[in-house]
Amino acid sequence: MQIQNTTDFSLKYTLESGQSFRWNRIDNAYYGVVEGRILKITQEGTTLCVESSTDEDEIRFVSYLRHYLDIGRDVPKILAEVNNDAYMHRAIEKLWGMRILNQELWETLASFILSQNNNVSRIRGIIRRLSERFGEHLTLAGYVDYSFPSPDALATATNEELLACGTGYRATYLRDTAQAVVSGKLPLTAMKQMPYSEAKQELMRQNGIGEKVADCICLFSLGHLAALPIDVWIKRIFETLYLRRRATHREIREFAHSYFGDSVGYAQQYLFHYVHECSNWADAEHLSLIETRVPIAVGNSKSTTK
DNA sequence: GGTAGACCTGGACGC
DNA sequence: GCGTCCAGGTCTACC
Repeated sequence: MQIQNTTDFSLKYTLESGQSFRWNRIDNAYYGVVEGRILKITQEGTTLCVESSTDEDEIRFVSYLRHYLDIGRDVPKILAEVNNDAYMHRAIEKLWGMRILNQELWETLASFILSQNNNVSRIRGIIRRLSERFGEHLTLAGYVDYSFPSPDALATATNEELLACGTGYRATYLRDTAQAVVSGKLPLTAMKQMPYSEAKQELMRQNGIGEKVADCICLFSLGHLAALPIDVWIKRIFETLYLRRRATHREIREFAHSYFGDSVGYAQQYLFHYVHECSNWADAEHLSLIETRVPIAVGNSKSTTK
């Protein structure tokens, strides 16, 4: 199956920028588990070639994938709005085509609870073990993986079973949240219709979900581009590059919203991934870029990267 | 409203 | 092989 005309889209940067923990690159192909099926995706120019482990209705499936990969959104317009200085300009040029995924809500919620006080390789390992233990066995042309466990499965798991998967002290948070979803105390379906601030407050009522995790869920699943997940890296980036002093989360949030506007979530994703790709992200040459405004639009000269 | 300490564990590092 | 240190977000107690 193919998705044509995916202009201004990079599969590599979209799937390797730390928003999802389920994708593996093997040669030029990306294998991942998305809502109960394995997908294999490759990009050739502006065409995506997709294989699924389940039978799919082509029209509905392509529409679903375009939403999941955020292909339908006018991202160049958003990037033009946040392209406020030469530093951001450089990040946008380097990572041109990176999109923010629209991931399934329960999996995103559970995954980012596990992400707290944790690094990406460990999070991936924990999710892999939980899926092996509580999910369904899936295969696609010899590639084996497991579906993400349902709320029911995790709500009835014992503490020992969750600890054996490496969850650590997050086991209690995970099981309590799964039970809240099963009982309807945490209303996932209704949350999809809520405005950003209401959804965030609803999430933060749950024990184990703080401001950062709630913002990750709002940004990477609910499509709220005003969400700004402030982790240690985003704090470091704004303190070092923009504010040039120590700052509280509230100060960073206020500055970022006034500087980048309503699509600050896209701005933070480009900054976050750029500094992880670029070891000298805070040297003198980079710091000097912040003061330089960039009135020119970016990305018009190249429609894709890969 | 802000800060310090505890929580948990894989990986890096030094011996 | 062993011990130590570091990274990371939330909660609780305290100021």
